[in-house]
Amino acid sequence: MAATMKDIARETGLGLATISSYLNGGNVREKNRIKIEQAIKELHYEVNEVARGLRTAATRTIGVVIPELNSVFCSEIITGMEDILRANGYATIVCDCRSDAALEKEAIDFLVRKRVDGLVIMPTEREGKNLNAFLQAGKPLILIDREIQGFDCDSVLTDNRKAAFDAVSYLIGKGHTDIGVIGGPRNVFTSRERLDGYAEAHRKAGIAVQESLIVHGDYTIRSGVKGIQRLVKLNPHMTAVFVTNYEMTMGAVIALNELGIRIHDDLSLVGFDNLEFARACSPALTIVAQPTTKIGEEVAGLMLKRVGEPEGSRIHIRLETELIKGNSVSERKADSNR
Amino acid sequence: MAATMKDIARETGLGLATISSYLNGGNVREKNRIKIEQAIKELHYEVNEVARGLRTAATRTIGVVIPELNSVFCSEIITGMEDILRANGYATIVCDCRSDAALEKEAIDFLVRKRVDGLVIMPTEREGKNLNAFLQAGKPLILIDREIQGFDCDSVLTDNRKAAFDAVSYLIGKGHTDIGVIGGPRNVFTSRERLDGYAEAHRKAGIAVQESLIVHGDYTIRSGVKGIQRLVKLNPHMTAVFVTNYEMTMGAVIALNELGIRIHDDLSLVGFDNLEFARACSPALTIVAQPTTKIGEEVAGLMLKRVGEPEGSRIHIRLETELIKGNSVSERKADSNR
DNA sequence: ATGAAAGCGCTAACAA
DNA sequence: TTGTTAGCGCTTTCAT
Repeated sequence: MAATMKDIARETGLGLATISSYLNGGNVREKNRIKIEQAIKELHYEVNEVARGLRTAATRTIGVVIPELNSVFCSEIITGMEDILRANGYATIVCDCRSDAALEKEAIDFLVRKRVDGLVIMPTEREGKNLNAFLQAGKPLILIDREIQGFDCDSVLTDNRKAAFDAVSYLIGKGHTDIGVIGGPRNVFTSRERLDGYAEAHRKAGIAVQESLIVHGDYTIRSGVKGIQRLVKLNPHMTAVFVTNYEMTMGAVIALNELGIRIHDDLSLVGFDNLEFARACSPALTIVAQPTTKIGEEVAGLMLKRVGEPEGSRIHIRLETELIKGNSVSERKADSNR
Repeated sequence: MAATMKDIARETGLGLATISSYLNGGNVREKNRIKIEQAIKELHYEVNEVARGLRTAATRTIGVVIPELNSVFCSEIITGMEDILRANGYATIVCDCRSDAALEKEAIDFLVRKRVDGLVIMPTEREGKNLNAFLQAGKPLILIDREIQGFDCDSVLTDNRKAAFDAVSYLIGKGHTDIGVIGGPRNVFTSRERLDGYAEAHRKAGIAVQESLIVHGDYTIRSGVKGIQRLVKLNPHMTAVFVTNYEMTMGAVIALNELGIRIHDDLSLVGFDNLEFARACSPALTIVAQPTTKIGEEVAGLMLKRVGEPEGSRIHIRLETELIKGNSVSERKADSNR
């Protein structure tokens, strides 16, 4: 079917090794270089990476396992990562495991069979059981976004605790004391970290955390809508809300519009992620921005380093989020009512 | 490193062919089956798909080239497709070419070298030049979302023209005659089809198309915001707007909130895609819903059929969109003013 | 039902 | 610089 190196060898009268060497950056006589190039063109030769992968035991392919591709956060990370990896000759196989631990395990085994050179995972399963299969292979493994307790490997995370701490402290600094929060699922690492940050900001300011001000969503638009509805109903005294991911932030904005509650004037809001959305809102949203593309780039960089040189002590990259100020938070005077 | 079939053979005392046969569904004596299973478990054996791929000239990998992974439309299609493909043992390598024809060509060549068994592409380059490299290989190729003029191959498209025609006809049926439209980039297939449908609905109703009612965005949130601003400014008489993709619909909603223009009461709106967002809006948006997940599933099904049996005449799947009615369109009486 | 052997396309020693 | 050769791990005749 497709032309092979053998065909090039026959066509040029050269040996296999010469072609191979040339293809891998070796030197050949100018005369032969021309012959080879011509044969390649004529026969539409393209290196067979499968054969190369078998021979070198390196597929130049990286596996990625994520809980949900249909999330801007995930897709932005992947975009940033895939870009760099491909530019370096690495393919990316993405497996969406739908936040299902069993599917996650299947995906990992699948990638092991595919002999990916490295694995990037935003883990769903919380104990790292699924990762053992991969660790056996002794290949680079990078955790993103979520840590696994007691599981030591390279990671690229954002400082969620600080992100939430800063956001809530900002609200407190503006005079707010009754601050609602729409958190993520209770069992997700980032969600717990963000709620910790929320609590810590209160503690530091000497404000008691009220249970009724905390609701949990599942990181979807719909749950953002419901979260606001619930918060507003339960807390007439609430003057601000912190929403802990993009989809729920969008839901929150929609719900507030729906309820006729004006952002800033009636209720202050700090959202999460997706600067474009935040800027497009009116008033522009104050948000915690995670450097999604940067995360992807860091992961790619780290992975490229690891596939080249697997040894070395663990690397943990913590990226800072940024509190980007829009106009969704009002100054609350000490004596004013809502 | 990792265990091979040879190891299993040694461990069990059986021959290579027996192991291979068993692994591929062949029959072995019960006694041997147990021995093999045990050895597999002990040695953590996982088939090397690379070697298998080389031998069988089938990698069980499908390449996907899209213009932008960071778009809900694309990511939903991929999610639906990848799900089914992986369940059938096929990996998916996604390449985001950023709507850049040169990057698209690189991606295709890359996938050819990876010896993918099939290619799914939402083409950026409009003449099919980039696809020649792949056609040489004689492997299945499926176009999604966008056609290429004069280029004959399998495709899964939605009926964009009809989608737009229905949406605009619906608005006309409600009494609207001054209907703005936020179209996509002029050179994108779907964008032109949707604008054609817009024009056709006018033609059929005997309403002249006004140039000032047509603006072009680039399928981003921001361009939806700008599109509305522009339309509203230029057309005080406009009573309805049709927005032709999800990101721009979101932008439109945001811009209308910003401008204090009430959806339904002040301006009727028909958006595009993402039912969840539409339902979460207040009032719920009337939208054209493309069956994104279904597209992905159809593509996967078609691809699985083609890799099994490459021959057969071209298949063109056209999926219908659905006009899902929310409450964003008002009835306009013949004599009323805006 | 099982085994021996050839070979998929490539790279890497080694030799020339 | 170039060629010869072995072999990566698997599947697939063809025997047995």
